[in-house]
Amino acid sequence: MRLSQSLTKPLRERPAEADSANAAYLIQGGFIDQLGAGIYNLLPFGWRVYRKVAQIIREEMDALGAQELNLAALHPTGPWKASGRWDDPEVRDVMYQFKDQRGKDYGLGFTHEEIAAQLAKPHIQSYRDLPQAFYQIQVKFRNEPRAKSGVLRGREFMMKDLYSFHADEADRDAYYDRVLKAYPKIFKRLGLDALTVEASGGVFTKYSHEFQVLAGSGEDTVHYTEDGSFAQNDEIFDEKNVPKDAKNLKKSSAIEVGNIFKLGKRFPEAAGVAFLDKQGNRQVPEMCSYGIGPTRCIGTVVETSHDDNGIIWPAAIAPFAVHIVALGDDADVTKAADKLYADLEQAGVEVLYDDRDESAGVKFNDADLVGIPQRVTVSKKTLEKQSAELKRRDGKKVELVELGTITKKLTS
RNA sequence: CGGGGCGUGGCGCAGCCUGGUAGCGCGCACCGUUCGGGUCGGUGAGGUCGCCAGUUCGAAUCUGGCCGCCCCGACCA
Repeated sequence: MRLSQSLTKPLRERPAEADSANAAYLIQGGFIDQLGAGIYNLLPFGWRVYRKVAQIIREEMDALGAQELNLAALHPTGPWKASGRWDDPEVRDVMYQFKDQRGKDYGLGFTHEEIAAQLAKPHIQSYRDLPQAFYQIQVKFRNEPRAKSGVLRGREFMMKDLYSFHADEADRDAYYDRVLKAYPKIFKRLGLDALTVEASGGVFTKYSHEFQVLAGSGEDTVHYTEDGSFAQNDEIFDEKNVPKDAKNLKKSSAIEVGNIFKLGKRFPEAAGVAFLDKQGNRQVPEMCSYGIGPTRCIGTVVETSHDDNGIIWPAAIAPFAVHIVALGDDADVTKAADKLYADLEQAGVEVLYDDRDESAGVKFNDADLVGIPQRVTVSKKTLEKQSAELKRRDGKKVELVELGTITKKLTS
């Protein structure tokens, strides 16, 4: 992508309404923009990051044997009335509910247990149909009393939600444990160091785990030990819970990037999901749900990976791999930078090419702000040595590399 | 939902108290200049001052209502 042709260019000034690092840098860098309170457009750069996050999650879900699908976001009341949640005050608090022009009630999905269970009903008739696991990565709506912290708490946001159905508790627990172990790996791939934390189940159930990233800007409080043997959300924390041999108990604010729940039979029962076991007995399956907030993950990465100049993207989710900075209007520089851009693209590298007529200072500052892992500077100075200068966003060292070997170096 | 703040060219702001018909910086267009960490100079385009009503000879400015955004609290994937 030539920056000169990009829909968005980095903003000179930091947005005034930004209350957090993620909002400030994501808006200034042109990744997102705000449409309303807690409502953000994902712009081309932001969407690139989002797609990488989603793809990593997708790969890990597929590895768990889950099938991807897409559930409707606009919900008629049927499934919600069946579960009793349509009129649940706690649900009403967060679910957008409204009437259409003909007076019919609808809701916007903030979670999909009801829909997933109803969908499963005709497909789960026999123990042979179990277990089942399916997921989606999709928009969710929550009428937050108070949206804040940029993309960390929005009214519309992306969510991966996985639902699983099992013939018995043993199978349920085995699968739950697989997911429990898979989640930290997912977050690691996203560049997040997430703690597995015991938590209360909120509106769902007593049994749940959360995945928390320690960060000053987090809204949750977790108690944990350095070795990771103990971690609990403040909601359920009690000194008596702490094992005697636990050392260095700490307390920190944290951002919840995922959570998983054992739901029991409640939703399948409400939806009328049932199967015949080997003995021919009619049974209701066990259900679990497992969430990750991709957009919140993006915000969390920015919260935990930035400096005073801007974002420092982990390579796995960076919008581009390489940022070419061409300095000056010298024809040779333009020619060399153009060629480098073409060669890298040819090699399949995602490149942002700053070909604008801007000063060196502006370009370097913008490169720092946008946070692409590798910066390649081409200038008259570097061309004297038939070279370009390489600098990593997360480092200080600069390295001169011969033009002919750069593509190889950046693709190896 | 309670308390507080704010709404003025694309962005960031001043003007409002004490009414007289809108200004600054950035950005944008053009000319020249400069070319390794937010160059410099010049010319220019761009605004029914959130919306509605009221007071007044006259409202960005005063009054009322509404809408929207931000912060604190309650709440919280």
